[in-house]
Amino acid sequence: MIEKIKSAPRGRPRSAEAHQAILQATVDLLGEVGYGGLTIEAIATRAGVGKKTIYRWWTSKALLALEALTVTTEREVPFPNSGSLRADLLTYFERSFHFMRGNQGLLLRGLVAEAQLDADFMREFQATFILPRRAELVTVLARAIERGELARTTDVDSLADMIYGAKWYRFLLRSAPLDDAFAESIVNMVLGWGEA
Amino acid sequence: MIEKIKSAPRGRPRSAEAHQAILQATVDLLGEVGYGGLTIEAIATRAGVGKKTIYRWWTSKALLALEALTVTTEREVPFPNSGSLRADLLTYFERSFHFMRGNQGLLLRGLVAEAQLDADFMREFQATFILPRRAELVTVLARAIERGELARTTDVDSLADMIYGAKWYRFLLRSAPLDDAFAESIVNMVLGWGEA
Amino acid sequence: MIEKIKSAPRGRPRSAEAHQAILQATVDLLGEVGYGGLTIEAIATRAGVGKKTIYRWWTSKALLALEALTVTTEREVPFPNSGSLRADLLTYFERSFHFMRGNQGLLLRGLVAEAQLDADFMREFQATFILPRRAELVTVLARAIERGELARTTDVDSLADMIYGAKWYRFLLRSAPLDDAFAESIVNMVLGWGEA
Amino acid sequence: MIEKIKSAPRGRPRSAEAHQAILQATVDLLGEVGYGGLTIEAIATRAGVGKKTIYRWWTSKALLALEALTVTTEREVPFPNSGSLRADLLTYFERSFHFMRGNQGLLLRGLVAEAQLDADFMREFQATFILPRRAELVTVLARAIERGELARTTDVDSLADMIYGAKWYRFLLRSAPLDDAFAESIVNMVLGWGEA
DNA sequence: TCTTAATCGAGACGGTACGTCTGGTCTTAGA
DNA sequence: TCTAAGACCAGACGTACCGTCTCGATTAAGA
Repeated sequence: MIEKIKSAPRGRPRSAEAHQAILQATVDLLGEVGYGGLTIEAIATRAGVGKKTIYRWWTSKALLALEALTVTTEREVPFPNSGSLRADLLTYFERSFHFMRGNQGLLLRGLVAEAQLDADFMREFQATFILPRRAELVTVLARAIERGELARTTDVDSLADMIYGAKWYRFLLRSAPLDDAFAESIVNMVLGWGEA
Repeated sequence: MIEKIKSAPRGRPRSAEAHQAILQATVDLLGEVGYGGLTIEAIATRAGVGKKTIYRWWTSKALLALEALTVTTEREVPFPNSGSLRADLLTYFERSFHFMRGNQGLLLRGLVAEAQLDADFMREFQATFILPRRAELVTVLARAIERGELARTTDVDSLADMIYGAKWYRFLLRSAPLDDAFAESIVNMVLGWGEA
Repeated sequence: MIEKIKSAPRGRPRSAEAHQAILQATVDLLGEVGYGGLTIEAIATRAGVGKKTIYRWWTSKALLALEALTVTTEREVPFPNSGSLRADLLTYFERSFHFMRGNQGLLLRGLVAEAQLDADFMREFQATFILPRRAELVTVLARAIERGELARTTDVDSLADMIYGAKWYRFLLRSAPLDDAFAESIVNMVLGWGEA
Repeated sequence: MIEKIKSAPRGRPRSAEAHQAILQATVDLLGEVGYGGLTIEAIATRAGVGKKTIYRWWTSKALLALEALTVTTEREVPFPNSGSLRADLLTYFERSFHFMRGNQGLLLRGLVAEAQLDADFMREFQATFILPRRAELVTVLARAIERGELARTTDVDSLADMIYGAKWYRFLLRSAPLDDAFAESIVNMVLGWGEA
């Protein structure tokens, strides 16, 4: 059975070209001037678009950057499910660290900064990016408990905070390398604890 | 023979009143408009001070805020040394969480944001605040190993990253409560792992 | 006797260079793009001045243009007083017509346009430019009556409106030449009427 | 034999309703926000019409307003021909002054402003409105010469400029009342001159 | 006591980006 | 092919702060 869900809206429809050009210009400029140097003005010029067109669809440069971030993250950093916690975590860290070392790391830093300064954006950032990803990690840990790789008594929430925390702390505050050795350390600690 | 190493400078000496008024205005405005809303302009007006007087002593609002932060942190959140790792950690977390829940938490968020956007300030922030504090935690953990509370094989660096990471991750990204239960969870995990 | 009229103002004094550069840029751009094409943005760029500096001293481009007009008008088109009405009027028209045919004519047109659209500016324009000049013409006519060149019964106000009117009408609406022949015609009519 | 000169246009014919609604909205908005505040955008919204529909038929708001003006002027301010110059002029002034004091005066001001800023519209405005009306006044004056009410030597062109000029000058620049007394003054001056 | 020099409050300066507004064009669905 | 709706590019608007600069006034130390 075919139904018309919604009648077509009146007026000229949104331009997909403009939408794409704006996101692309955002990513390009990010690499050139960093998140702090990003301006709506420059994005509009680079994309060959009126500023109004940007403001029509995004209310701030943070939300625009957030969209640019989310389209790539889920594609490039999926959560694995190999049947082994050690393998899953190592695979995840490898992908994630690679991602953070690249240009997208700049984006992450900028959005974290924005979230600290703007409570509304913090909520949006959590709902769109942080918490969904954290939920996936919790799922990975829960499967490990099912398989007996972690103790039944494990406090999964706190463990997830420690795992993510270690990663984000190094990234945001300590500036220590996000490399294989660090991944190994974390995994050892998680499994070492679980074996007790 | 003792000499005066340096003669007193010629001109008018720095005004202690102005210095104090600026720091006070910074803290006051922080509570009113948040770190993002802070402007040198407003601080100058509130303090009844010329903008030049601020720029003469601090090169950015971040460094000004950093001074306002460090004045209080070491006083209010010292590292304990009771002879028991569990006790030390619980005491530290209690003080730290209290501090972060208060007005100083806003300051912390703002400075973290600033550090993400400005690599120079990141270095200053790490050198002045982050790394010294982390070194103290490492000392606490090392003492625990000495006492046999943690295994000799413990990777102290990664463990410190996980402990600090959990705290900062909740604070900066997850917005989960920094409360006694969370402190207890972390401590249990650290000691549970050490006992293995 | 010397008195201090006013205590020196605090703060950096107004820059005469900036003031001059702004007026000059206004006049220059006027010749290039016309009054309608004038923008504060372009004036600021051309003068090498921040926009704020313009807005600090003039609340609209009309008031800025008005100042640019008045400084030159009184210098270039003074009212003569030779003892002969015919000579005075011819001299005045010659100067005035020359002025209006030049770049300042564009300015006059623009300000008249502005005044039609903005009642507040109309008042300012009249008070600063139109009425003082008209008063001088009335004085010229009054002197002519004293000397017996015009009849004692002459309605000086209406006559002034007719003289000025003829000039402005040709300038603003009819686009007929403002030349010596037209000046001659007007003068003949004024004196011819007075002789009756 | 009568033929259709032009084949009927293909598409949907021009909507007379839309045309009327646009002119009406123009006049209504003029009274509410003045000529300067008029925007095509607002007219389109008020008339319930797309902007494109307006631009299809008028290339600027000035031409749209000009149409709104000319529709009424010739109807409400015709030139009389009573056989007496004094009577003709007084009648004309009475009608004209009444017209200018009303809502149409706003329109006149706006169009004069527009003409100062836009040379193309100036030509259109003169050809459509100013010069035809002036020609009629010249005709009135010429008839008066025929009848001996004005001297044969009268410079009709300059006299017309003075008469129209007085009226427009008061209206556009001096803001003096356009009343019976002023009409009387002008007529006296014109006839007084002619009698010499 | 007088000079010198650095400080202070005040606020104008040249700039940059902001978010809003309007103009005139373009692109859809429907009449 | 016309209509209404509304998105599009473009760019000026007036505001807010930035960090620098120029004042007159103040405050010590050294001549």
